Amino acid sequence: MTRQRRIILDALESVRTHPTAEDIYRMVRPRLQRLSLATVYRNLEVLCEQGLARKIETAGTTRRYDGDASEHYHVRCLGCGAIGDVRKAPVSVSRTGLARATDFQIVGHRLEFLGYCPSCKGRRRRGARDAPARRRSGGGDV
Amino acid sequence: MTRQRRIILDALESVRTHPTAEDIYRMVRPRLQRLSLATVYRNLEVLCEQGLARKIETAGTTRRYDGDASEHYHVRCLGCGAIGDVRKAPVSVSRTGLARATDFQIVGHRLEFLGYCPSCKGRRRRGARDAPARRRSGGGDV
DNA sequence: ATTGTTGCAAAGGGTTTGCACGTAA
DNA sequence: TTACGTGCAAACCCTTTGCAACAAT
Repeated sequence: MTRQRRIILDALESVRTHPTAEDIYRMVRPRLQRLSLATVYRNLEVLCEQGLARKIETAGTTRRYDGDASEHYHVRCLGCGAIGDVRKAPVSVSRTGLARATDFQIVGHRLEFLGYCPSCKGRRRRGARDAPARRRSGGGDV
Repeated sequence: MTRQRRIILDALESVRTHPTAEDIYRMVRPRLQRLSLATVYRNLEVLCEQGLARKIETAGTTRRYDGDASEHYHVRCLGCGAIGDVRKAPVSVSRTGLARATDFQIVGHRLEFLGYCPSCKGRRRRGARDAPARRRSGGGDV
């Protein structure tokens, strides 16, 4: 556990914004002026392997990381790309139904919600059009 | 509807393998020797806009396309990266529960299953270790 | 004729890697 | 000490874009 690793983990755990590697790089830069982005990536990888962090790979967007490694789902804002937490999501999947619907052996699933964050929600209510997506298009896929 | 576009759509509809843009490029190359990969991407984009195809953006992997535009879920093989169809998945999500679990306004969700395809399933049963993932790592995310 | 499409090549972005140096255990 | 972690820069992969030539209506 190097100085860099500890500081990166601290930064990640100190926010609830699900930052990208770049975000974290900028967050810790003041404390580690000689830091390289590659080191951020490598350490995030290690921290995920150790179960101290989680990758959030929402399709078609830049990868984000979560310092809260507990079980929960995420919701992505279609307005601004922000990621929010969804705790205790009321989702049920029938195992036996699944076995009938595919010849794959299912061992898990990934679920991501799409919606609007509180601030984009307000903006929509007031009639403005969507803010441009912060990263990539993100639209139109299944 | 250009020659290229028609041939690309034909190719996509002729398989159930959920090919990548590169896959399609290779499939149609014999009929269109002067084709450029950029044209494949551009046409797939248009076909998706027209509702004749769908993008499958499973997190952390190369994008794949589906010539079957009807509603269905997908399952990704953790052994080889293959994508299978899951029809009439027995999944239910409670809207009111969701409203309690997050302050985002939820408008949809994306669900992807993870598992093993028939051939990797067999390989596992016979005790072999996993084949290396065909593209990227794909492991460890939420 | 007019608008949209192609091929090419180059740019783009996020992420990963090779290597020599440095540092935690 | 000795394996492991670092910084830097370059490589990578997939996808998108600028542009001039071209084909569809």
